[in-house]
Amino acid sequence: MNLDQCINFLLTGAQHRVFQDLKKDLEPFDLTPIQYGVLKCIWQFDFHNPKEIAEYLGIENSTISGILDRMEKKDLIERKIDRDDRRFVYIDLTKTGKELEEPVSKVIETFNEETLSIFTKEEASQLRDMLQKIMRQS
Amino acid sequence: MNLDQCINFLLTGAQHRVFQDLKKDLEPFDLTPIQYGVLKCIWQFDFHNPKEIAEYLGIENSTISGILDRMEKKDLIERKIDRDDRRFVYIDLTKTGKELEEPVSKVIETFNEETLSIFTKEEASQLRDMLQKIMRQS
DNA sequence: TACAAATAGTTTGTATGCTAAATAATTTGT
DNA sequence: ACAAATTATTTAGCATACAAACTATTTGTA
Repeated sequence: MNLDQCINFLLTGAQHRVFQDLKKDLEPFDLTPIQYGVLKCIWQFDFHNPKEIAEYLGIENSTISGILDRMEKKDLIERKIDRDDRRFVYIDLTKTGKELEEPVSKVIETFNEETLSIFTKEEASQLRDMLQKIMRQS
Repeated sequence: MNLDQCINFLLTGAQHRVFQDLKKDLEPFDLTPIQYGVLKCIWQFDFHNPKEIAEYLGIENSTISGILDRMEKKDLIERKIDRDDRRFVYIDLTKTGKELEEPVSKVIETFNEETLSIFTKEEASQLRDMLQKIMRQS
């Protein structure tokens, strides 16, 4: 099997390409793609604890700890203790973290449009469905 | 735009999923997916210098240096100096590096079949085309 | 020919991400 | 009351990835 037929090679290449583009688009906000993912989990789902966010993003607990460290240093979030169950960390947005929602959402919108502009609406929709199917593969 | 509609989120998630599976499949050979990619570039294309391989794999020169270091330590490759132009490194397979081709190719074949078994042949082909299109986007 | 520019590759510093193991704090279940 | 489970962090080691700075070498040009 040729390398350009290997699904891991293709997914890794496409992901890498798109990731680097998004990284550049988010640079003006001093945000990395994964840090955007964390913020978006709070903006969209109102998630407030590390485990919930890590699960949704598909990364490990030990990985999210470091990401949250860097986000706390940049004053995007604050870590508090959950009043109801003191084992839980409660992640709160700072003013900065809240204010980024509007401008960053616009950038994400444009980034998606541009990235998928090489496809028809139907193709783009098929692609999303297939990627979701792979993600959820048992 | 919802997170699960964002092309970076979807590609990252699907790539991560597939990458972890391949990583496990390659563990018996003490190979990582990217190290397989380097070997495959030599097996399939007879590439012999770092820049050529890095370009095909879509990674930076500075990244491939470290990967080649680890592959050299594991006795998969040797780095020599190109006699014609001493700026070039000439990468040679060791006996081990050559002998891996057959068994590893079989594992890759099976891995691809399993990963894409959730799709019809046509869907799989469409997916590959779309991912290639994204990779090559200018 | 001398020297600037280009090229190939490496090194350094920062970020991300994994696994595994150890730790701490807290809550749950018996 | 106390063992077990849960949440989160920390540590250590490894691999990947980038940009920027650097070394060595070759090429192009004045």
